[in-house]
Amino acid sequence: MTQNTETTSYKDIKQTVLGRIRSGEWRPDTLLPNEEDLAVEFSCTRTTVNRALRELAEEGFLERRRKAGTRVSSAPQRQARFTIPLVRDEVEALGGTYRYALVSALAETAPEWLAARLALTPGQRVVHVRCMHYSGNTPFQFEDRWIVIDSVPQVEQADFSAIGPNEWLVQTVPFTNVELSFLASRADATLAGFLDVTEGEPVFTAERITWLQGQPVTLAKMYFAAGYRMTTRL
Amino acid sequence: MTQNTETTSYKDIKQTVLGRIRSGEWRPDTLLPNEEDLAVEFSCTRTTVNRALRELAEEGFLERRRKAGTRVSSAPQRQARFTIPLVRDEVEALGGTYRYALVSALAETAPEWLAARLALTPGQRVVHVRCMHYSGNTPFQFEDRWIVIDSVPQVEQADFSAIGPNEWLVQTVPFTNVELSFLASRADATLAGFLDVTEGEPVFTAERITWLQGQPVTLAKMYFAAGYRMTTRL
DNA sequence: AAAACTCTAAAGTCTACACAAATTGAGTGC
DNA sequence: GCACTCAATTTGTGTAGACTTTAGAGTTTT
Repeated sequence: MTQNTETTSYKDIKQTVLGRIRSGEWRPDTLLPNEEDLAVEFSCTRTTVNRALRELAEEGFLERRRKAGTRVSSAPQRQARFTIPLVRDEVEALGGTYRYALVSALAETAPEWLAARLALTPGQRVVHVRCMHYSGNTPFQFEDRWIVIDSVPQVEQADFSAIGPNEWLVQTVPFTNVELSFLASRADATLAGFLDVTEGEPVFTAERITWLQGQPVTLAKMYFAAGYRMTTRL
Repeated sequence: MTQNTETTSYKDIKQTVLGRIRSGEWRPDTLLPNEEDLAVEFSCTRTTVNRALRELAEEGFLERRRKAGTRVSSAPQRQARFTIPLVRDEVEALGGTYRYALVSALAETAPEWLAARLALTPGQRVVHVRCMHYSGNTPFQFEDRWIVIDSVPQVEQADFSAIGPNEWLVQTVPFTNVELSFLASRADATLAGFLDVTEGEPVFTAERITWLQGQPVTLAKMYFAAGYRMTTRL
């Protein structure tokens, strides 16, 4: 036995507290004992209790306010954490062989809706990339992406026939701010062709807008094949 | 001046480190100085540096391994956090007036697809609740829910005409395990009627399965009105 | 009453230190 | 050259204690 069986770790405390919540011993809105009392109960320091409770609060199980104390969350508007893998990883995780195909890549003036969406100045130019991601020979995702040339000038020299625009951007542009949306859209004729569904079918769609220090970099619309679900466990 | 201007807080450190990543000073895969050196640089203790780096790692910006050190994440932002509010809160946050309407609530034998989905024994009984959530007079969400009677016997006495099944469950059943999925589905005739869209339109859908200590409790399908997006910033 | 003030309990954060756990990388032996 | 061992390094987590900030509760003033 290499492990010290006596010390109480913050993980143990988290487990115990969660257990009391789940068992109904501490119902929603119940006020928990304060950190010092819990420290005595678990025979550890307040620091350790603090970490356990802080993390449970971050995870949405508890609500904490100074002086008011810690209580069990009554509106469990919990946070769902989705892991957004790279397409390649996702396909391979599902046992498929990843294949990428460029459809088109053209420099053009940003269309009005895009300029409005990204707060571009009229006439600003973008590179419009369309590409497909396959799992074996099955369509997996159609990607429709616009990259703002002023924000990433190197994009005009980029060759997207071998490497996907997402992977290229990750390598090229350092960290960024991102807005991610999920929605349901309707397959138009083009999309239906690429994804091999009938026109009008619902298509699960993710939109991702990326800024680099306030400058809009790219808008990507990712259309997933029929039956796709984004799933997570809490 | 009530504030000590000298102490470096873990938040300051997080900001500084993030700044160095975004500015490109520390590019992906760069190895950071170890905690002790950073503690010297920021003139604080290693504990404080540790907290800052730990949180940045949780948020996906850094990758840490013992002995190997801390490096800038090369596959950035793999985690998206969505806050899943209660419908009422969501409607009110958007400036609408929340209104709830029960459509039907019936006890029945679980249909086969549901039994399979929740791993029920054949013939197990469920309460099937259908209801609408409105923002003012505009449909916001149609909820189709099944609650396993064996897991929550009180459900047979519950009155869902005043309180929504979600709020009822939150009050009744303490915390649980949840699987949440997002997908795009097609509006059938019934759904189209409730959500006031034309049949066949794509509908953004969330499915939520809930267990209480391994026992399946409920499956909810939540169909959102046209144009709905689930959005988050990273 | 209502508003302004003070007191104080509770969480939030930092310091300083210690030991645990993991894993790399160098050294050793075959 | 290869496999194995072991020590050094780096992060992970705990203890002990202090000070800070916030906000609830009671008190005084208007």
